[in-house]
Amino acid sequence: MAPSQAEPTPVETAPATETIAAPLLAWYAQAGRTLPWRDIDDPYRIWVSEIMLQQTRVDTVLNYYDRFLEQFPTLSALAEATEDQVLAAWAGLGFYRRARNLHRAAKTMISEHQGQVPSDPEALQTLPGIGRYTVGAILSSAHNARLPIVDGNVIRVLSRVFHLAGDPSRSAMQKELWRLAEAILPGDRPGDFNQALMDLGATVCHPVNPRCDTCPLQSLCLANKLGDPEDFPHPTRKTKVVFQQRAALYIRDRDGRMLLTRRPDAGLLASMWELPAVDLQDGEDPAAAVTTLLPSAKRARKIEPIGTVEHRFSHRHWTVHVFAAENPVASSPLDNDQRRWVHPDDLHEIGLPTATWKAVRLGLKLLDAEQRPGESPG
DNA sequence: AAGACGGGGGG
DNA sequence: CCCCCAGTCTT
Repeated sequence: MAPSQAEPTPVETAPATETIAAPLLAWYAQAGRTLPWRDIDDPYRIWVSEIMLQQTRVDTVLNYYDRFLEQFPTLSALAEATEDQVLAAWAGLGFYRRARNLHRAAKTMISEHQGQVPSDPEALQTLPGIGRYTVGAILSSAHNARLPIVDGNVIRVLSRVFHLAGDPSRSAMQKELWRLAEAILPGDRPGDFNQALMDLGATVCHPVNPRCDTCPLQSLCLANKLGDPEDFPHPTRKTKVVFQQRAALYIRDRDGRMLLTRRPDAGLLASMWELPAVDLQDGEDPAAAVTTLLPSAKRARKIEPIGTVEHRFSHRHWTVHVFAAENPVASSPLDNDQRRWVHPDDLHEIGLPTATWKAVRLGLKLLDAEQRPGESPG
């Protein structure tokens, strides 16, 4: 019913929390996405999906999820795998600590939680890599527990629907978001509701150009009423990017194997394999620095630059000067935990982070170029 | 409270 | 090139 003309224009008021669920669930029933971790009840598989999805888009996860579960079909299988196997399966997904935490948590679930993903929220959140969001996501999805979730999608939807001007990085705003996420959660089907909220954020309530015309919450959304949805949420501050020059060595033995070294077990790309490399000081000559990477102090004949690769992390930008060399040593023994010689055909067993792949590809291209001439067929 | 931690898709 | 994502943990 339209307000009387005589009355003053009412100040827009926030929608009642209980008005959200019905239209959202109705929309979800016909517009929700079909995903491999939907409509399943195996907490293990749901857990794996939620860890992969942390700060990672659905489309990216889809390239890993089935393969990972094929390799580690059960909680026991994951717990019994080696950390290197898990890291190899994770290679390219990023945030590698997720993989190590996943593996560690699996072992703990086997040893201290009767071989199950705990269904108790407090117990679950004790495990490494599982915070409040992931607890809510796993348990609401696997057991229909009435637990809220607040992720990037929910922050966007709620800050718009309720016109919340606060900075989501501040604890006061966080508290308000969790309070609202809990308040709008229906007693019935909280699992579907949480999934619906995220689908809405991902497919309709976009950061820019939100599709308000198709949104099931349009009529009650304050930002839509006031015409400023793109002003929400409060913009996040961006971290400053550090630029780093590096020199890397693609050294090949007589069997065509390349030397790989393992990164430190903490920090960036922890425990992942890469070509031997050094960080360069400002203005340092890469060609000079790279000679320190040779496995033998013997004269290195023929070190040649084969190109440069760029790799951008969220907070760091690498420029890697790649050099190629032949192993001055007759054979290439000495595989151990920190360095190993690997044939190109065996790289899949290790799993390389993307930054390493870019450098390795230069070396492989070199190999191709040497063989392609075909002037010496036999 | 702020920063570390990967990578990729889209404007 | 910039933004930012189905976050968690550390300092």
